[in-house]
Amino acid sequence: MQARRTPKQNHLLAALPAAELMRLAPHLEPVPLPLGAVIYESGGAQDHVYFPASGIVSLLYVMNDGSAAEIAVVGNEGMVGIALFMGGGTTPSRAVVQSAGSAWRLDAARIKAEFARGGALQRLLLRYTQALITQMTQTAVCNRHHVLEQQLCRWLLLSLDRLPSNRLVMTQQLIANMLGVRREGVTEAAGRLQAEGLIDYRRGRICVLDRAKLEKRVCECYGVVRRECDRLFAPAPALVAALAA
Amino acid sequence: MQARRTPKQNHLLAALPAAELMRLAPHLEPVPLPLGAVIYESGGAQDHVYFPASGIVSLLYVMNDGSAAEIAVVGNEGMVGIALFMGGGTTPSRAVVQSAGSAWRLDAARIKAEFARGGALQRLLLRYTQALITQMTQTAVCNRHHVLEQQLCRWLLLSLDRLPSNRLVMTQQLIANMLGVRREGVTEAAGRLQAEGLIDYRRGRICVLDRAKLEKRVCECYGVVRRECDRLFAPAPALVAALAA
DNA sequence: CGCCATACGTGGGCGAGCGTACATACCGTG
DNA sequence: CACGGTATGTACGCTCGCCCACGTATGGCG
Repeated sequence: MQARRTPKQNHLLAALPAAELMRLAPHLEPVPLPLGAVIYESGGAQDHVYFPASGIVSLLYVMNDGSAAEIAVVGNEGMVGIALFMGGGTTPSRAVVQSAGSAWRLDAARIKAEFARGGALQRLLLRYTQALITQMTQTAVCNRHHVLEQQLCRWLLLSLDRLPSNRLVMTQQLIANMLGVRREGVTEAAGRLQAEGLIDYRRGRICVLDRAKLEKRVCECYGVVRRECDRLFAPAPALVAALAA
Repeated sequence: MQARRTPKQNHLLAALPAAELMRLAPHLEPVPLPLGAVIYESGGAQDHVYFPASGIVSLLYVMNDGSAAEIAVVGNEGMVGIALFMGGGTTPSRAVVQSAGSAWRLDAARIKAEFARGGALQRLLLRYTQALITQMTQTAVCNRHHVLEQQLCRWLLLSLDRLPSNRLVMTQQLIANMLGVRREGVTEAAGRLQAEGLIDYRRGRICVLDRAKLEKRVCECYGVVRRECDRLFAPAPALVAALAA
């Protein structure tokens, strides 16, 4: 599926000028992202940042009573560990691998130093952070106003955007944990989607059959996040003009 | 109440080294924050950042159907307009003055230039952004898991922390808009709090009578945000040691 | 090929919050 | 000091999602 492992599988790294990527490359360490692995614990020290090449990482807040809620998801469009360059060093949330894959990681000292140089990497990381903020914002709005089925559609689409195929390996129980709802609620909503031919659900394997219909069914939150990402990472107008010429 | 208008009323500006504040001072323009004023519209260009000296600004997401949800609040501990230095230039949310006050504002070009210098201001702004992210995260969690009364307590405490007295001018309708719930729900919850002597509610004027009881009633979300702010803006360990000596 | 742990499906009762509708109380204004 | 607009209190039926308790089936393993 993937020709060779290269940092360019991650969109942030791929967007770096060649010179910056070359400076970083010797320090980028490939690591696996096994399903279920906890990358950061809530409040725990973060000693590396991770640039996923494949797979999905969920940022979860775990409450005192043990129940959880997903705050955002990160795939190869982004990075896990923004607290390191934001200055806090840690966050009150947990990062868990939701879909297995691999990542390139960089140690804390290195990312801080590179960020402090103030070049293209800093610019990219800050923009990515803003995109992440939009995702968190929409999660809050969606939790308040939208029904479970719409949230499920949003979750499926966000996951699909970060995976190479239209299949995902995920039980309804795990989806329920992410969304912070009951498993039965997911069963019902997924049942409706399946009955209408949008997805095919078979014992922990979901296959999205009709993405267009899914996009019609989802709430506005998905589109807002998607468009904001596109806007923030669109090539600069100057560059567009240059290419057009 | 306030001796004289000085940028130091804003905690971020007050935390700057004297030299940096002096460089900024000539460009800081005092502006009023009248109740209800819209500082930024969703998706609209942001041409200044605002450092509140007093009052409260709410960050709201407004949905297609017109209903809204508060994402975070900003008082004199923070700043409005992070998208300017984060690079996006705008956000898909609206900033509205929830409690009248005043602010110091800085034009877009200046804040970008100062941020790019990479000094104490950059460090402070990034940490503040992380604190804001925590607030947004907890809003999402709270929306998902906690009942209206707890959310009301959280909202009251967050507001109280940003005001000089224990009184706030706010109708139940406006609180309902912020929380994204019905006015009647707020009436009921506030009625219970009033019956138990935690607050005194009189036609758009709330007086918090027993803050300690309010803190017992609130969900964990408030404490998480509060502690994370304290942690992010605590004096550096080296400084603490120096002061202790 | 049969077992059984795991994943999925279903149902009843319940509480929170919504939509709607209307009653009451306050307070500034003329 | 009467008036009217605004703010607050109350009520009822409804829906969504929760808690709880089962029933069913799939697919990997021995």
